[in-house]
Amino acid sequence: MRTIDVMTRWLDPDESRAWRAFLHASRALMATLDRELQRDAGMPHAYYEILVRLSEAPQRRLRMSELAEATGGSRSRLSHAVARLEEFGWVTRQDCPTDRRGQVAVLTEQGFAVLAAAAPGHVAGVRRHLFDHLSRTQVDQLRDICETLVAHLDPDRRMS
Amino acid sequence: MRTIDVMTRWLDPDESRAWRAFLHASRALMATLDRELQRDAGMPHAYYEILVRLSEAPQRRLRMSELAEATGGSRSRLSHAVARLEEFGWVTRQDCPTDRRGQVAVLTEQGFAVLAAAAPGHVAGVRRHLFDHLSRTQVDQLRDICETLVAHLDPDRRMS
DNA sequence: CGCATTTAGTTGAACGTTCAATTATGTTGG
DNA sequence: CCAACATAATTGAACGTTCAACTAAATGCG
Repeated sequence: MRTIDVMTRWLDPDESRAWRAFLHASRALMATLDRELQRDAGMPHAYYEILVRLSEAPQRRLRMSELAEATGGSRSRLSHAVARLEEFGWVTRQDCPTDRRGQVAVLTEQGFAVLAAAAPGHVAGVRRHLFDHLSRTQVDQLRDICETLVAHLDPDRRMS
Repeated sequence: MRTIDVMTRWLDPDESRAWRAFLHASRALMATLDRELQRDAGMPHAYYEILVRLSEAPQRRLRMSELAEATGGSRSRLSHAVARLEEFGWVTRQDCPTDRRGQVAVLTEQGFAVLAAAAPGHVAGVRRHLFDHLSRTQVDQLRDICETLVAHLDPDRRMS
């Protein structure tokens, strides 16, 4: 016990407070947006993000792998998610013309319509719960901090 | 469509970039810590937090409601989680002496030992993936931002 | 070429969370 | 007092994610 404690550099009070604030804020923010999106659009935030990425892609279509990468999830997760979105009629799957292993997820008209209907309310939520309470300076600070973290986290991710 | 779009104040490029960076960073950070904790301690981060809260409470015990509040989750979630932690032998439940509806979650010796064994590695992970890449100033900025968000999010939470 | 390895994607089981319903106890106003 | 209401906690089903195992096709190399 002592041998472990001596070697561990625990969080100092500033760090601890920052860490707990971050945990609390990010969890509460995500939970709130998730709840609102589920209530208003009948989908969780994760599915909303999939639809957004598809809607931004050329032809509103992406390879499963690229879509998984873009939304920061595993291929397995995406398979399940797209299967669900297909049930809803918001996405369809097609064979990839250049790689016979591949599949392409395509946003349907109905999927696009659902997204277009959901987006204004969701953006309003992001404003109401996030940007409305931060100064321009804080938004810049948050961006810098998060982009720094992403730069270090993503390489980690690749080698696991 | 036009009537909706005209009324919606979309995110400007700065906001959009900040929002996406935040989404990416918080998701990647949590996923990484979750994976590490699952691998090294056999529990998800959510359960780690429950054990932390219990370990900090007087007598290492808390009412279910207080514990749910402290960990920022629903009572239902906590019921399920504590049931699981009880299976592991890390927590036990006792009747509350002052309220016959109440239950008190108590951290067991074994639960405390598991937490003590997991903590150094987890703290190292939080350092490695978060604090190592931020300046003192950025840590302060992050704390300010998150505490501001919490202050506005928590009242929302209460009236839902 | 032919065989091993890598890559794309899926599948089912286990897990943790949410949601709505339920039980049981406490609290409050008439 | 007691009837309505509020609070504490649990339960089971539905859902989304993870994990490991798997199929199939592409790639690399001897």
